[in-house]
Amino acid sequence: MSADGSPAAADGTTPRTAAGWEGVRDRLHARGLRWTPQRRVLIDVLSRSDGHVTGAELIERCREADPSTVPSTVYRTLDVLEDLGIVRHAHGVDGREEFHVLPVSDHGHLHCTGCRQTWEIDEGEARALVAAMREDRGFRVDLSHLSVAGVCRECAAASAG
Amino acid sequence: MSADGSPAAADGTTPRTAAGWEGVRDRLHARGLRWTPQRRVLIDVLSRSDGHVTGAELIERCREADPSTVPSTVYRTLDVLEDLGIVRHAHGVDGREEFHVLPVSDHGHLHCTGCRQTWEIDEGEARALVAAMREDRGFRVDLSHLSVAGVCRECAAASAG
DNA sequence: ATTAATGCAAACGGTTTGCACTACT
DNA sequence: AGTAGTGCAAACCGTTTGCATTAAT
Repeated sequence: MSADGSPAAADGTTPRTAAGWEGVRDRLHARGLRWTPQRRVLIDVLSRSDGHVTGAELIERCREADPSTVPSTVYRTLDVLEDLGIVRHAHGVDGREEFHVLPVSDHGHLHCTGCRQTWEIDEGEARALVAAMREDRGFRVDLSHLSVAGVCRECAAASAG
Repeated sequence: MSADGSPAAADGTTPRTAAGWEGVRDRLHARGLRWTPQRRVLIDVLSRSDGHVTGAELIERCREADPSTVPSTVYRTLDVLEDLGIVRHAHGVDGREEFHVLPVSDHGHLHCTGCRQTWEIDEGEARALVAAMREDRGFRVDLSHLSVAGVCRECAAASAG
């Protein structure tokens, strides 16, 4: 149980983020909110997830740890965590909710329509677009909602023969 | 009835696109597909729409012309039209299907989370991003699936006081 | 003892489907 | 006549909600 506050990751799975998960419990308490087994499971799943997951995926993964997991609880907890600034959500190319965890730095997403893989677009990569939108239109881009689809190198190569 | 083949837009609403809509009927016939009243209504609605609409919006607008419009027919016709290359669909920030008509040039979408307005991003504006993705990652961006959210000038000003 | 959080089950909204029927060609 | 297209109604999927119950504080 790495999200619990206990030593964490003695099993070899390195904790993705040094700080953050241990404090969740306290941050909940600080707001008069509660630390429940269901929340522990979700936090644990989130701490293992690598960037972005759909709501449905999270539910599925929680069920692996606790088969009695129920959607409403997961979504409600995600809401709370979003309030705490611990997760953020956007919408993927297929239109499903996509949560990303611990948005240390804002970033967008790059989706390959071939292999369905996803990568992150950081501030540096998006700088030109952000600047252009700002200058041309006075539009402030929210990087965490930037979604770009296309074909990745591998898929392009594969389809080219 | 502007999509019908008849003179069109005698009422003052200028036809958005000179070519394209008149030929739909023929293009359908050329494939052994049929020209039905329901399709005429949808085509008519599309011919009046300015760029991008959700499926639900299209249904609503079709119902204005023909209250007996039914969702399945609309979606099925949109499928056919997409096959013909007459519409394209992507997903908006809120995750709903978003159709854009006659994609003469590929373009992405800019969504304001304040006023919910949408603008188009053309190739020129996206060039830097497209180039960066291509160079850094070998990723070919599909402009028609580019979705950028943020706050427009007006909303930024409004919220700033 | 409070009252936040849960589980259930039902509702939601947009979209998709199976099927018998209609109507374009 | 033949088959593409329709309308209906029900199913779908991910998500949200109301409500009585449970359990963290």
